[in-house]
Amino acid sequence: MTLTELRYIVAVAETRHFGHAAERCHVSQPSLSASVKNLEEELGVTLFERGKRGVFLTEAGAQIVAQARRTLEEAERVKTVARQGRDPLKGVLRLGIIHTIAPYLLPQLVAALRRDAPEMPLDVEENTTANLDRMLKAGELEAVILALPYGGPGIETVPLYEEKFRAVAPAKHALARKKSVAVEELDAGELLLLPVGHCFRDQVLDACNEFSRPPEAGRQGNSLETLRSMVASGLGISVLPATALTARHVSPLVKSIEFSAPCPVRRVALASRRGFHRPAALEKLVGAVRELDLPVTAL
Amino acid sequence: MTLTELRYIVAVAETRHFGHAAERCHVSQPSLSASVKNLEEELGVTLFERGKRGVFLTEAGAQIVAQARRTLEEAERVKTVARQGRDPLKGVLRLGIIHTIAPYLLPQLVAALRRDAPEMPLDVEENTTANLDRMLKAGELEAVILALPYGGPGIETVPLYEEKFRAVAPAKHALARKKSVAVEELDAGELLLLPVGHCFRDQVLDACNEFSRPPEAGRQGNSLETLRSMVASGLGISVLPATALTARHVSPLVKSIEFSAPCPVRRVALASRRGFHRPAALEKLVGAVRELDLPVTAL
DNA sequence: TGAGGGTCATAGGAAAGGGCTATCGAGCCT
DNA sequence: AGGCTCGATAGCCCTTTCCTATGACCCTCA
Repeated sequence: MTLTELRYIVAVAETRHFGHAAERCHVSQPSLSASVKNLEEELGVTLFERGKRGVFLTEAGAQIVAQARRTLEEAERVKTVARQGRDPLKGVLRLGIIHTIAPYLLPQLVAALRRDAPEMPLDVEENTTANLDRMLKAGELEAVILALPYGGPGIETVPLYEEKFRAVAPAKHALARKKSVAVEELDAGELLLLPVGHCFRDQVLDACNEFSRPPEAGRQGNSLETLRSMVASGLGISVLPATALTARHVSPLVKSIEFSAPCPVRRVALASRRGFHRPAALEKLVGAVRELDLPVTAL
Repeated sequence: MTLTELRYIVAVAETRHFGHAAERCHVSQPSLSASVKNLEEELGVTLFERGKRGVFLTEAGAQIVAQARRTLEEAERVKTVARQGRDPLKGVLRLGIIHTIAPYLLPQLVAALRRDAPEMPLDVEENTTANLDRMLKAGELEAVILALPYGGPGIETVPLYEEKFRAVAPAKHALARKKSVAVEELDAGELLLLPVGHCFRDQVLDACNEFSRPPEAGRQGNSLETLRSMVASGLGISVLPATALTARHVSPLVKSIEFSAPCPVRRVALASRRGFHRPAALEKLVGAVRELDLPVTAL
């Protein structure tokens, strides 16, 4: 049974004439006759009564033709769906973003994309690098925004921007009065960090590699905003990325102090699988990020 | 786009592996690859992302595969419908019967068929010979039970039975006391007939061809039962076929008198289009009629 | 009644589509 | 670097499908 055969029997049913049906289907009458007969034999049912008075649908034929119409309709919809899906800027883009970037990038990014690529909504997964890596490789995500270094076989990355880290301390803390601070000056005992698993935690520890041991338990917050609150409450000091310290995030209780050179930074990139089929979607995403008003250095 | 191609992409989507999908579809991997590629080109959409990490469905691919599944489902139903329609004794039989036969044949016929061919319900059209002829030739009916002579190009008839005509008169009418009557004895002025268009009217007039002119207006009834009532009311005499005069139709007010030889008769037949695709259904119908307990002579 | 026209089926050969085997090439892994 | 996995490509073959020509049948009309 083929879609062509189904088209043929629908045409015969509608024209009640093999010749006219053949014409409509742009084939010769013998071809159409043979196809119809072939289908009748495969189905084991006589679909049409061929009489000198004309062609009539049999009882079974009527039901089968009706079902054939439904089938052809669904088949047509395959093409319709394909047409709609042809535009790479159309259709959901499944994007992963790590916890320490998402809250500070997403609001502006979503707004920008809604303007530049209105038919490409984002399906955002906020998670840790390890989980996003797994999901990207498993095909559950099309792209991931995370901190470098990141890569591996089959993965392509596009650097987006580099952002500086800044120290944050309670307004009344001695540090708060300084204009800048060297990483070595930070007191490991006071430092508040994200839990294990967050790459930002490792980056901070890396930058301040003078800290021989991680801070004791109780000196952790589950998100950068939690850390900020903890600092505001005077529980200690911490380090945040610049994007978490824009005007919209300021608090009178927390002062941020820039690091003296060499200032620790992190590089943020967009990662995707090599050979991803919608490069245009990625380019749009990269372009949108680069045009955002962020306290970062473009790469 | 072919159903085979749709089957292939569904298999690839489910296995996420061209080789395994090919195995499932009982084709070689290159054949399947080529078909998938072919479909992708026809649709203008990349359905699968082929990476070394595996095969992933694209956004558009997911939608298209879902639609392909629906299409294949509908296609499967074509076969299901065909299976159900394969039995010639299954499915409605559209049967026409003339007005002067239907009321006396149908009740018993329907009962018999419900027993012998329970999956072949009758869709009965009661009408005049002229209308039934048109409907049969137009394919709106599969068979017609009517009085001979009937036929023509493309039409086949099977004689069913022959039934005698009988005169009917009010119980107090002089005729009612006779044991038999010759057609010539009937009084044309008293005779009640069906309206023009009923073949039975013509048959009665034919049999009693001594009547030079049809009876005047007002001496007509729209059905045999109306004629019987009119006779019962003493409005005149009439002629009815034997099947309208069985025990279940007797009335104390109406007497029926048989005709002396040569007794006028009508021959009832089953007509169908030559080449009708369900001869078994017709045979069943003929058999059922012949086994009925009717006051007729089988043919 | 016999010629003509209409309609679907059959026959035979050509073109194309789809299948197979063998092989390639890219990329991963050891 | 070499082996392995996996999808793509190449080249060939065969089945399927299509076309033209013709046949069979039957209705119609002179």
